[in-house]
Amino acid sequence: MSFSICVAQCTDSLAATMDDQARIMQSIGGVSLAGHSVQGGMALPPPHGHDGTDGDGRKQDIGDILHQIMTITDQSLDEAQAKKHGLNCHRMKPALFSVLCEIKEKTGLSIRGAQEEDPPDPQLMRLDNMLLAEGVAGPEKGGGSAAAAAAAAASGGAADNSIEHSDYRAKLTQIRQIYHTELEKYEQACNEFTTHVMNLLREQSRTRPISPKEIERMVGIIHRKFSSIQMQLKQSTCEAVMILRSRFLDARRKRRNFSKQATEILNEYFYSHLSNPYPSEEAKEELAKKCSITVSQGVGSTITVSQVSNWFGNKRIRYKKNIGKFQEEANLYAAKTAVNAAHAAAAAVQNSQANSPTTPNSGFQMKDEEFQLDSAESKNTLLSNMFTGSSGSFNLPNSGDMFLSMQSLNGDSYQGAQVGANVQSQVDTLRHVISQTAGYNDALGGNTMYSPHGLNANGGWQDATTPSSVISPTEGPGSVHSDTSN
DNA sequence: AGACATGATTGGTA
DNA sequence: TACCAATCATGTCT
Repeated sequence: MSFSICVAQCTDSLAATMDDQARIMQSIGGVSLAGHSVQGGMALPPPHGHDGTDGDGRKQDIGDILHQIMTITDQSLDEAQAKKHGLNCHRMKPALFSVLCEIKEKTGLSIRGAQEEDPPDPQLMRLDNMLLAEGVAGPEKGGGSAAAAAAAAASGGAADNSIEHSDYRAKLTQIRQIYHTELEKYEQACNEFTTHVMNLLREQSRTRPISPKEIERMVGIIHRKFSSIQMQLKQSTCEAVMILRSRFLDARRKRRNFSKQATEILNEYFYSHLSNPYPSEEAKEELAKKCSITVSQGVGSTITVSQVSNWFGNKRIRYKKNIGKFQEEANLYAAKTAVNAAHAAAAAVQNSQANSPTTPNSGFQMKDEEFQLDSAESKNTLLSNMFTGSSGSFNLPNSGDMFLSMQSLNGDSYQGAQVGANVQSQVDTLRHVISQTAGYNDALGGNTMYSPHGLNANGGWQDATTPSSVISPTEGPGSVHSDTSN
């Protein structure tokens, strides 16, 4: 309903009221808004049969006041303010006010009818729920931890403080902060605007009847408008969270190759424990640490351990499926392992000799230069020589007690008791390496360095007893232990 | 672009 | 619960 129609209606009612009151005027029939065309050709009702000159002045008054109201919007603010004050003081104002009250009474029903409670917007509810679930909305505590935990659980590990998750949380916190800042801004703006409108309405209530319900309704409208803005904010926040999620958590399936170093460490362990390549939980943890898989995959030990488990699971399967393919790799690592061990032992022996001046010089001398081999083949050769060569100290099929062999090499004067404990451990290490090597090399002197010794006829891994004190030959004591060790 | 390698996931099993 | 086997999905190589 346009304002003009309303004014016309108002004029009508005003006239009627005044008519009823009869004291003010006999009739306002025939009043036309001088100088103002009523929209839609709507004219005031015809005269009520009174055409007395007494009413002319009042008609003029009403025409005047209505004209002023109608044109007030065309004026400048100052002029309008001045005019408003004038209207407030106008002698017809009370009458106008009562007419407005009446109109209000009549239209009140329709207003109330239009004021049905909005059902909660399902989309908004969805957004709210999501923001809550993602830790953006709701209590600050552990923002996003729920989502992070969920993601961690989904990725097969328990919730932990991995780098990725902390990174995720950091970013989520940023989003959360932005969200709350914006939300606060919106709320503040909403409150300010509401206050402003309420002030206006209060002020207007001096000239027209405004019920508290109407104010309430107006506030409701404002809030709805602002909540639609809020919804946009929530929507974009949700989008940001989804992007973040996909980048950090849902991308868990994205494969990133381990570093070469890590793969090497894992392979070394695998091939040196080929008879039973099932690292214990501790071994996995240590491998994970050693591998620095953590550098790219996160610090959390749980996830990394599961990665190690994955790796060994994959490795076992793939190895078993295609042993031939892994032959070369196995040779390589076997050689490497042996060479490293020999290195360690040589160093230990030299160390012991240095520490024991009485120890006679033995024929068992290993010089570093001898181990500067640059190809697997030469390593193979070296190994073959080592184990089958003329020294005869290493009788492989039953490599026997390395320590004893060394004793015999060094002659009677070489007393085991004289050898330092470190030498003993190194010797042990070497002994195990040799037995390990022997474990997956049935014929070291033959053409093949390596055969799939650990596999049984069923395709499963033999429950071979891993040598006692399985220590990674490259690391020495304190290194990764197999679960079956000891 | 396609083949292959490889880390991750899934469903079943002991 | 750890493991196997199959599979997925992505990285890397040619």
